[in-house]
Amino acid sequence: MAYKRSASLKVVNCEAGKPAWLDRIHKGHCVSQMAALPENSVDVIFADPPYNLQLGGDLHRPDQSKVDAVDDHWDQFESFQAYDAFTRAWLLAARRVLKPNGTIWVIGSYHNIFRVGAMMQDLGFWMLNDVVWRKTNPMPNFRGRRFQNAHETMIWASRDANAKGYTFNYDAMKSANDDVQMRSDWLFPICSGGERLKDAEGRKTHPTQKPEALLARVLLSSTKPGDVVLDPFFGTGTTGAVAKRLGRHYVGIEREDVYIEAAEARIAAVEALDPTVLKVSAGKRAEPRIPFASLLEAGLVQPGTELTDAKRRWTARVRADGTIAIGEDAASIHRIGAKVQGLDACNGWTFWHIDSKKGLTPIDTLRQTMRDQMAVAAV
Amino acid sequence: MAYKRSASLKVVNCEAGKPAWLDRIHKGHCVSQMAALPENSVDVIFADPPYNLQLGGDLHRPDQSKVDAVDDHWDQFESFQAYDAFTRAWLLAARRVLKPNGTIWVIGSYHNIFRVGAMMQDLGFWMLNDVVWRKTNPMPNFRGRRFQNAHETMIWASRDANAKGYTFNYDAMKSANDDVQMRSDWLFPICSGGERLKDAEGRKTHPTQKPEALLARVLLSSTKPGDVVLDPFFGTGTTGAVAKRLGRHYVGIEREDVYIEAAEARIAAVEALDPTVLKVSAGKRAEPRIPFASLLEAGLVQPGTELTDAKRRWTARVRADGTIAIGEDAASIHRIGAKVQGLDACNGWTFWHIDSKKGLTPIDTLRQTMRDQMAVAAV
DNA sequence: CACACGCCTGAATCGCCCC
DNA sequence: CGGGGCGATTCAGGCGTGT
Repeated sequence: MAYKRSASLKVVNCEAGKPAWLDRIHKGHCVSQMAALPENSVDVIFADPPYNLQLGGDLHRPDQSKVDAVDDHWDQFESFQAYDAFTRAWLLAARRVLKPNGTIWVIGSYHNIFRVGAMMQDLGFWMLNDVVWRKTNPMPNFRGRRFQNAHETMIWASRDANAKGYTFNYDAMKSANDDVQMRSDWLFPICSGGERLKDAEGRKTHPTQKPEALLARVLLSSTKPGDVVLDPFFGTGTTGAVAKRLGRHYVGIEREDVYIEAAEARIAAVEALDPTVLKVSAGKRAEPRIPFASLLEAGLVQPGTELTDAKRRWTARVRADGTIAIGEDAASIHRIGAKVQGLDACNGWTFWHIDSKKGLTPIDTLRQTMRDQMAVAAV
Repeated sequence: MAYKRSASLKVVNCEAGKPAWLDRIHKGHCVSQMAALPENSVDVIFADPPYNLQLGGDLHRPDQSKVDAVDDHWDQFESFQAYDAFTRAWLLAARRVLKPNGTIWVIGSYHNIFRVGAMMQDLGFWMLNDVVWRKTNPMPNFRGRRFQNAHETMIWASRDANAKGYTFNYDAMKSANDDVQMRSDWLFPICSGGERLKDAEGRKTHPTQKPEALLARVLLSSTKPGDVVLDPFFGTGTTGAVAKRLGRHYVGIEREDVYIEAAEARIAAVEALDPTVLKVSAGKRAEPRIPFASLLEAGLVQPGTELTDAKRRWTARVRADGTIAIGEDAASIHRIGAKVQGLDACNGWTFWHIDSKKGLTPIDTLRQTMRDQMAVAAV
């Protein structure tokens, strides 16, 4: 029998008509626990499934310290096939409990998100957006063999292809984003500091705790106060804590007792905000970093151009890859600037100039030009 | 018969030994045209496949398999299957022409990239990064029902799981990015203005022309000058134009005459950059190896010299055979450095110092002196 | 008490060459 | 082809300690 949303459910403080499965953590496997919930009963699902990382040996930092990798048993799968079967099972169970106008968020990395996304499409979910979480402080690539893996991907999808009535708080998102549409790339720090749950010995309670700011934007964009939010991989309960704070109901599913206990204590300490103050604020972003290579890519500087310092003591030649060279000696604008002066450091942006009929122009001027162009383009 | 790379292929201006299929556009379907190329012949593939799911009748339709779940939507399943079959076919053909150490880039949006990525994993490609192209000036979401779709996703993968020798110009990327690692999120404007190809009536020639800046970073990061770059969905030839400008060879495949003509005219107008500005910035990895014993042979270090670490916690004595010893314990500068610290590994060049009136000097500076002497001697 | 300095850490599919 | 040695490789930020 399907659970019908009652009016009382919308009122957070009315406990009388509230189902027993609401605002609590269900211990067990996500598939069986979701199967025990009434169908068509959940407004939004946020899922942070295992990423199926396939790590080789140990990885050490340049200072020889060992990287604390995610090697937990729950992230181990025998094959892509096994992972696909698991993904299919929990997505089907999730789809059953979702209301017809419900939506689902799934977060992942390049290890798993493509398989999850394809499976979602196969099962009939309809993609609304893929949203990129850009990390302000990602872990570096220690061996210098790849780009720094600086983001994770979230898929936001509706239950059905032609769903029209799903919740998207367009105006709230726009207002929160300096009155321009909220984009599909979000910038947040990773979860650390006081927000990160730790045990008595100071070790992190959960290896992949997500930042509350990320969950807050998810819930503020796609739920209304009083909505029911389900997280089938609850972990230490970030989804529940944010949902409670924002006046939404939560349903958590988790297998590990350690995580459940930590989540319950955490959520109990959360105070729900007064509905009238549930507004998002967004600070001014810092000036975007412009790689010197971008000036070449934008055509503001040509490969082969000669750069010189303000007193024309040294000249260097711009190379196509964004380095500059004096003779065979090539490096960044900063390194070469430091080297010719015999210093440890140098701001290449202000040190190097381009010679033209109008005299010497610091390349920093070109950087500002580029920023202006980007700002105009963004409007 | 596999095509073997000849020495002449590496020299851009030497046309004599160049295969007939290089630096030109092949008209036809990507699968059949790739099948006509020699295997193991391409260093990098950049692919911008179509993502509309309503493909023409030229697609091979696989045998219909039984749908076993009530939740599967047959109509979607059918079109997704057709798209998957097409994706599988061109990825297999691409994999055949790729060299063992080759890499592939595929760009797409949330409509298709998840299916493509999952298929790539199924076929044995190994993901190195997913890279997000953040658009400075994306199209707005006119209906206000979703987030502004402000990015596209690129997958960068090696041909095989354990490929170690693929090209990644780490130092060039880092130098070009203010001396910090290049991240997996790149910011570029969409292709517009003078760069955008248009016909006589001012209509854009191709609906999805990619910006040259994007291709430039792709090629500068993952290819060397003289490498062969294949684009099986050539369109108006952005890949070819950038490859030619950067001194790389290109191979284009395209079905439509209109695009081929536009691309040929476009590439003909491109001037290749001077090879001296195309040199790839290399870090210490490319420096010639200097055995520690060479410093003794050159007289830069005397047997019996005492070495110490930066904090003078340990001292070791240099022996005539190039080992260093603490008491009876003798081994390489690296092994002894690791041993005293209780670590598995240690870079002895930066760990050990020589004490003099001017203070502690790392032996790495002596190595650099030696390299400089060798460079002078070589001229 | 303010500031400088150094240590620690985060979802990681993280060598290359020679014998 | 496997094993072993050389020696290259990190960004942002929180937090504790010392001056």
